[in-house]
Amino acid sequence: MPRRSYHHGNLREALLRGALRVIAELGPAAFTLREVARRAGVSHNAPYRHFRDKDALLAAVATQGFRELTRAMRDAGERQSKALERLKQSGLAYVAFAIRRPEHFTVMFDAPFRSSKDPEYMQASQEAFNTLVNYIRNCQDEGQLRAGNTLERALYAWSLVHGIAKLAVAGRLPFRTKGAMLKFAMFAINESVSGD
Amino acid sequence: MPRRSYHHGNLREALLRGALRVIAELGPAAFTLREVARRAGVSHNAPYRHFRDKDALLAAVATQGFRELTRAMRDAGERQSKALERLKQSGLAYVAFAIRRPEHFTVMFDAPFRSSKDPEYMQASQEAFNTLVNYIRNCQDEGQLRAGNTLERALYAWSLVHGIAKLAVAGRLPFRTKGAMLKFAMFAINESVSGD
DNA sequence: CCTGCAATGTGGACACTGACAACATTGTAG
DNA sequence: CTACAATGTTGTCAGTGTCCACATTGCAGG
Repeated sequence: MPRRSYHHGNLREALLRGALRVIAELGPAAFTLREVARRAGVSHNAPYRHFRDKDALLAAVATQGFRELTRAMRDAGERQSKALERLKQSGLAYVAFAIRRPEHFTVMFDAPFRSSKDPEYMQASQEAFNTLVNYIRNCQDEGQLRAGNTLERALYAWSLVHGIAKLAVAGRLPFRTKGAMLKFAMFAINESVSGD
Repeated sequence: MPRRSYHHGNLREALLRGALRVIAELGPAAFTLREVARRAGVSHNAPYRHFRDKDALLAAVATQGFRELTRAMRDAGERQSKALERLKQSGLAYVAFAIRRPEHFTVMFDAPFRSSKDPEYMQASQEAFNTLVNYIRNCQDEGQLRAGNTLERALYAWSLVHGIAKLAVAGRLPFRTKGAMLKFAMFAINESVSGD
């Protein structure tokens, strides 16, 4: 990784990484295009060659986050054999992702940007949700979850893990360790399917 | 409401109201102290006589929001006679509040400010949670909910309604009307206690 | 009824930000 | 090798949060 002369070489990636670090250190509110540029050792205007504006950078960070989340959920699910276990573990992975990458998670869901227009962002987030829907459907097909409106069931499951994740990231769950939070998440997930 | 001469008369209230309107119209990111001051018809520095800084104003808005939320939950609960119904309706009121006052809800939970140090804010949010805990405990006492770790149960219930509320406010629930969202919320709440 | 002071509001200033435009440097396709 | 597109830089502008000094006003104690 030699010192750059004029062209950075891989500025786009560096900006994405830098954005995450800034958000992690100073919080999403203190996130600044100029600060990110500074850390990449580049002038305050260089980022505009790679992102239309501040929101576009944040949208890119969020998109990347959704892809990671989807991967984490699938990895966790595929490690199980029973349909219901797949669903549970993938839900747990959702919470674990939020705890492991709070900056990403924050940007993904309540970033201060109006990203709904970015097609990549929309697609990436849709894919994460689809993963969940599939696990639910599999459970219903195998009779491990009451049949019925699959979408409604999926939204229910999503709401639960999302709520846990949000509260955890916001520091509102009275647990000190990540392990304790995940243990609670497992309790809640089990509880939520105990009626079926 | 006469035109003010020099002193506004009730600037503090006007600023709080104005802040909500700005957030509702432009989004929480576009919220600006100067814009709020402009709308109140005062100079850009007048707000500093009532709030230490921008974060303090937002914290005040959030505090006010938590008080309203607490009231809404209690009102909804007290309208019921059975303990389990009280719990359910107060959960529904949580979601309804978020849908009715998305600006408030946003500021309360993921405002771009570090408000954890404001004692009034902390107390107001704690009180909202206590309301929920009490309803849970009553259900357990009357045997309408499995006994056990009350705090854990309360966090579970909170996570669920919080997740629904967040997703609804973020526009991620595929329902077009508020009524449809609340109907889904009721479904989820019922589902969540169906195992007990 | 004064009068002086604390509360409240104003104007100016400064460093910082996002964004635009004009210009500089460089890799690379032909 | 050479033009050109991609990438990076400097300069600039309006808008922002916050500090300071100053202006206006309500009100309490004489």
